[in-house]
Amino acid sequence: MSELAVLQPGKREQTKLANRQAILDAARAVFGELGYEAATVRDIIRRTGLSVGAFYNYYRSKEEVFEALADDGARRFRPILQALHDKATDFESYLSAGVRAYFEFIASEHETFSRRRPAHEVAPHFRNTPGMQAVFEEVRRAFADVMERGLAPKVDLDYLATACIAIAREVGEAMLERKPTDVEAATEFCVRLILGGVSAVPTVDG
Amino acid sequence: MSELAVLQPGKREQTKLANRQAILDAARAVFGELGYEAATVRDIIRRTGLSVGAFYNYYRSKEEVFEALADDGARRFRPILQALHDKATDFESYLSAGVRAYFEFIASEHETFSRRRPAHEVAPHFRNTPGMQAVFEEVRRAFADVMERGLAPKVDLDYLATACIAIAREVGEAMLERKPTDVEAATEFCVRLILGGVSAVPTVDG
Amino acid sequence: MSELAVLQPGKREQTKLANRQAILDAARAVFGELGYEAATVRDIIRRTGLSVGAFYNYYRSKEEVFEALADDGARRFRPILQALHDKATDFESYLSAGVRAYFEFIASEHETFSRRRPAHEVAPHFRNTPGMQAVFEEVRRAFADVMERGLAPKVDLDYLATACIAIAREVGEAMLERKPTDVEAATEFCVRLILGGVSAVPTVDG
Amino acid sequence: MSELAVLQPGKREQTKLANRQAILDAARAVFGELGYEAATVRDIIRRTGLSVGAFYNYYRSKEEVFEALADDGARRFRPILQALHDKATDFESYLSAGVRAYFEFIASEHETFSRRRPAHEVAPHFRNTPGMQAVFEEVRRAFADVMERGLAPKVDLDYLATACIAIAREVGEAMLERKPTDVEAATEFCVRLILGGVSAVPTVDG
DNA sequence: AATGAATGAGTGTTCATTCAT
DNA sequence: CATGAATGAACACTCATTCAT
Repeated sequence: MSELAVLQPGKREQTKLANRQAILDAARAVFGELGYEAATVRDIIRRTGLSVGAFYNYYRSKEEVFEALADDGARRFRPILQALHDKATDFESYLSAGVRAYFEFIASEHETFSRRRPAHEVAPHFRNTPGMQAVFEEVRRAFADVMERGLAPKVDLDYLATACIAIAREVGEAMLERKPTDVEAATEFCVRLILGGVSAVPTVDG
Repeated sequence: MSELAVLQPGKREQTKLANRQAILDAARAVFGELGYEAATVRDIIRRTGLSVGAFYNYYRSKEEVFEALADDGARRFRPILQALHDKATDFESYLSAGVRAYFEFIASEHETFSRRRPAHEVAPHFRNTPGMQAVFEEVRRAFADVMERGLAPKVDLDYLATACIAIAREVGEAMLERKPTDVEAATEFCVRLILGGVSAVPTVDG
Repeated sequence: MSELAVLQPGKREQTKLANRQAILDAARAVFGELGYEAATVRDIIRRTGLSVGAFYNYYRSKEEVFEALADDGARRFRPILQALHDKATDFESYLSAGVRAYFEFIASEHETFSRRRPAHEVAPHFRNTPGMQAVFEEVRRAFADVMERGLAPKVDLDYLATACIAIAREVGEAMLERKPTDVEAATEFCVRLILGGVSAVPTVDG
Repeated sequence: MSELAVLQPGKREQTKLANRQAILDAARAVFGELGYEAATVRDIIRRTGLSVGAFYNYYRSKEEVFEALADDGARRFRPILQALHDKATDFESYLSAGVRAYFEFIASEHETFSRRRPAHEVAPHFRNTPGMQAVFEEVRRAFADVMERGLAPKVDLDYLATACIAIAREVGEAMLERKPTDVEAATEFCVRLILGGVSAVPTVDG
């Protein structure tokens, strides 16, 4: 309306951003509780106080908000991992820092992911989402690099990355079910398990 | 009609059994591809060439086939694990046999589980199904028993069982994506990883 | 099979008749409990121990058995009414005998008609069935005849027959809900009501 | 937009009300023609030109419209009866006014209730609906009160109320089938019938 | 005839998405 | 941009009826 609107952030822009974020947060909670299929767009917007129409102003579809959510998770986690990777000097400290970071990350998001889920639906976490694929790639690259630098024995990279992610994911989930949440203990368990395992696993090529 | 009629099961009975199995197989495939929620009863029966009505002659609901499927998987796998458990003398041989059995089991079921899946859906496997819960319990009991007998160090049982199942599940899936499927190599990898890990993991209580 | 089968009633013919009647009885019970729409063919045959197929050997459709039922009721009640009509000398004795006959009839069929019914379904009785239409016509003719003979004042015949049938039907139903069933009292009530009413109602034509 | 906007209900609100009423009217017609069970939600909305979805925007279920319909009928008729009851000084004038009110009521609703009906289905009127139960109770209470005040002989209250309602209902229906509809004649007939009947009916207790 | 598995149109209901206001 | 009523394809499931045995 006023020509100032374009020059400063403006209430309008701020609300838009806030709404977009509110929908994302609500979606995370709802998908977490109900799973993708069972969750309805109405479930999501009900938590935001917005209207169905508004939802479609910000996201083109239910699917799009799901993907945005996945990306959101990855976008927040990847830099952490990246930073750890850059300053890693040995495999153990890298692994330890990475696992701890992941556990802290999911613990901080826990409340939006905890509630009961229909028996057939599996926790959606970020599994198989584009965002998580990126994290997976990141982890694999880190492992490859670490092996390259001779900090770890050369093993089946694909299996190892797969196994490590599986361990972190599931033990992380088990951790969240215990009260109180003990990130340190879970990290210790995983890191030891992986390190011990890595040194025992058969090496490949030359 | 023929005097053999009394000796053989009867064509009718045979068709019924075949149809029941066909629906189960179709359901396994469809749930595998689409996930429980997204899969429709029509998707399932379309593969069998039967009618919607026939579906409900054999199973009372979509949910019931799903459970039958889960039970079917568990019913076939549990006895294997049980037998291994009964004759296990040391942790390594038990673990090795168990993992190998599991990998052979999923490899034999592979073709019905392979197709592409929408981004948000996770492979349903048997995860969270009543049948798989039973398998999980079985594995945990085996681990507990093995620790009790002093064959393995006393560690966090819940985390360990969780981690082992996670490893087997995900590495198993990765194994199925490689051609040719090498059960032996995957088993070797997992067993070493777990054994190495177990000996490195912190022990608990006394 | 044998040529004797045609000559004597034969087990075959007997069973056929018995089955036909069994289905009719079961249908009366089921329609009585559930109403026409809610009742399923399976509900009916379940009570007979026969198969769905057998049902369609005896009746062409669910609708046909319903009509047969109505006719069955009417077939049994009409002769009674007819006999009363033939020997009626005055309106009161005719009315009294007719109402009593009707109440005894429904009392004897009570057990198959009593159970709870979904709130929206109305008691099916024979209302509006072809058979009951015939009974209605019969009653109207009797009333017309009685008026013609000068045994009752000339009143609006259509309204009177309608009203009398309504009274008998609803008071009959109320009667069945009381324990013990007192046919005499209900008959007395209805006959007095109608007779008193008839003499007070405006006469028509000349 | 216009300064009148605040003064009038708003077009949106008006359409909503109109739609709600349209569905109710269509439902009355369809239930009237087909009966509750046979009527489908699609039958109802087809008459309104709305979509299936719209139906569920206004009513939560098929059952709910049915109840709304019953309540709607009762809500409109009960106050009339109540008013008559309050100012009734003798049984005859009360009865006469009540029957006339009922006949006028059904005559005014006639067009939505007239069409042909499958043989097995009975006109649903309001029979057995929660709303009509209330009307029934009201009538019974009125009769009880009138007897208490000594304005009518003490007779079997339950049978009398039952019979009167039956008469009004069925004669009312017969009335609607005649052209032209003559409320006065039908009222006269019923009132005389009932009054004459009541004075002839056996009295009870002391 | 008798059987009961097979059929598929039809039911009530949900929900992602659109669009007039 | 926000709103929420309207839309209609889609779903799980039922049931009268058919038909191979």
